[in-house]
Amino acid sequence: MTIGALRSIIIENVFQQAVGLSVVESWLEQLQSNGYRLTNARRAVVQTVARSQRALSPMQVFEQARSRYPALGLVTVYRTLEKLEELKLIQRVHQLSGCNAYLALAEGHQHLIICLECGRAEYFEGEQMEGFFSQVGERHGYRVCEHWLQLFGICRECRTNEN
Amino acid sequence: MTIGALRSIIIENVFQQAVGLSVVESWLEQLQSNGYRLTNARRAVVQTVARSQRALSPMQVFEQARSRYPALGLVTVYRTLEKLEELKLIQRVHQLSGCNAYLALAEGHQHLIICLECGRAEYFEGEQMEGFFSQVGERHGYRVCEHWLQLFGICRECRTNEN
DNA sequence: GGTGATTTTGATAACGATTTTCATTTTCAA
DNA sequence: TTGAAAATGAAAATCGTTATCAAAATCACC
Repeated sequence: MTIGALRSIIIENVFQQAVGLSVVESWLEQLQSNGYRLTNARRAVVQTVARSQRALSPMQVFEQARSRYPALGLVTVYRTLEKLEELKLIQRVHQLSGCNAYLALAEGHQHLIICLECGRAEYFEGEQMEGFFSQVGERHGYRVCEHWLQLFGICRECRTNEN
Repeated sequence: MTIGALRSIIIENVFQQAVGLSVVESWLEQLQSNGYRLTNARRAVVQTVARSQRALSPMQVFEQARSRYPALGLVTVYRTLEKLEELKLIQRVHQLSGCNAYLALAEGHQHLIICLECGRAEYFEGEQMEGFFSQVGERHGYRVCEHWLQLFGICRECRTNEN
């Protein structure tokens, strides 16, 4: 287990103790409070995506969530991911290998480091980059309103498994 | 015209004077020297992509290149883009609105600033970021081997046209 | 310049991922 | 418990991209 993964688990636990909700319960509650109904299909998808440390494609979500709720249909996975993205609970992650994976969104805007082998993804903070970004924008005549910073590499676990 | 666009034109002119080739001619020559034949279809695609300051989708390339060579087929555009990418003359650009646009590749690895309105794209240098990137990697247990840094905004021309 | 092997082409069909349609089932407020 | 509304899964439709194939274009050789 990486330090980052461990930290994210600790943070989740602290959050759980403070609020009394797991991430899964929090997401389900947000779905409900936004007028969406709670169904077994949605519970299965939410449990899969919220607990995953990896960016998952709709098909991967489908396969994993079906083990919790076998009647699940792939279309419902697409529809649920759409709603979770709309509520800003997940985000689409772009990778060299494709752009259809989804990952739990962290608080605040952060940057990503992703494993090329297994898709494990972790957020990191970029210190005072915004200043540099709008400087670059000015220099080129752009008004910057969004930025992507992603690092790709091999995580410790994948390096260990390969040797 | 932005400073960046102006600069890239100046750089291209300097390159032309030094080497005696336009970008278009240089690309065509590289296609040929890699065993590919020169055809009217390829000339039309190369002229379109090499001269564009914007990231263009295969369909956009098709539409623009067809005005030069009306017999052109969309499939040939895909095939030509594939070869240009293989020769590292162009790169696929990922955007919020989609991930199927292609842009002339600049010398050396650089970062991109892209207009959300019109797709205009320019490269910029990121000073000593590599150090920070591998630091982040180490902290999270990753061996970093690739990075993406892209800024999105509205270019000067689009801001002017809107007001 | 002509010739012919080889590459390239465009039209068509095939493909895979995603979205739409629709009748049935499920949810949840009353 | 009931019923209106939402959500579901299966099937069909759609979209961008890729494979197939016979015809056309390229270019090394004469």
